[in-house]
Amino acid sequence: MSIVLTAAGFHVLLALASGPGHGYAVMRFVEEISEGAVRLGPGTLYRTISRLVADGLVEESEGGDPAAPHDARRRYYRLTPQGEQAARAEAALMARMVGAAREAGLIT
Amino acid sequence: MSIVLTAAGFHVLLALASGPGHGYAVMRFVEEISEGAVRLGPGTLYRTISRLVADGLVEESEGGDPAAPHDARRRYYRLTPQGEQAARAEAALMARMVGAAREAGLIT
DNA sequence: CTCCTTGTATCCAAAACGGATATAACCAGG
DNA sequence: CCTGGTTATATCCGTTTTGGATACAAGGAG
Repeated sequence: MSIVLTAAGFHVLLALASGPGHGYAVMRFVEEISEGAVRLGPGTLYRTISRLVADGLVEESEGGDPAAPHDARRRYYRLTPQGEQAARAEAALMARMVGAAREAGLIT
Repeated sequence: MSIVLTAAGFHVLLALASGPGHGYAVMRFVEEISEGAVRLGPGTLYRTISRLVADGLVEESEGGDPAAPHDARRRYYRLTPQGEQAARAEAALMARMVGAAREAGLIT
């Protein structure tokens, strides 16, 4: 394959697209919107985040919303502009795939 | 990740969903609908097909449409019922992801 | 005949993954 | 207070998957 993102990478970007969040929240987000079908174990999760940070698609940010109770363990992340662009590109690609699946009669 | 299909696997199933085809045609199909973004090298392509056959999602079939000129090298494949079901499930999952991407404003 | 494209197949090093394990902060209940 | 369960991050290891190179051969155009 010759796409920049792995599947796990896209899921993380998608989770962060609606706002900053911490690792564990990303994990639950992915599990939730996939209705349990996709589960990122801790290994995949944190390794993927590190890679995205190293690639400049995600960066660490100071705490999310100030309303939430402070939790010293949490590390928050947000998309960089490149990260957002990558997420857009991958989402568009995926939308085309879904379109093809629809044409093929796989989904309604 | 805990989904049955790899990304390459889904692409192959999607290519075969609209009818039987041979390996090389699958490769070009994927390249075409992704507008060049996804490229399956020969290694990934044939290895993925073998795996799908071994998993019972794809089976070899006698030549495609009889109109096409015979080419002794080609090996044709088609989805099994399980393969079609897997493709459906994965397409539905992907459609949900696209929906989430849309809600997040990544695509229009 | 010759060259380019099509087509399948295999090998190897590198990347990614899954899950176990470890560690620790948070919080509710007794 | 202290105990147990959940939240949260981090790393390690064996396995799976990938990318790309290499090889080989049939088909078709000039």
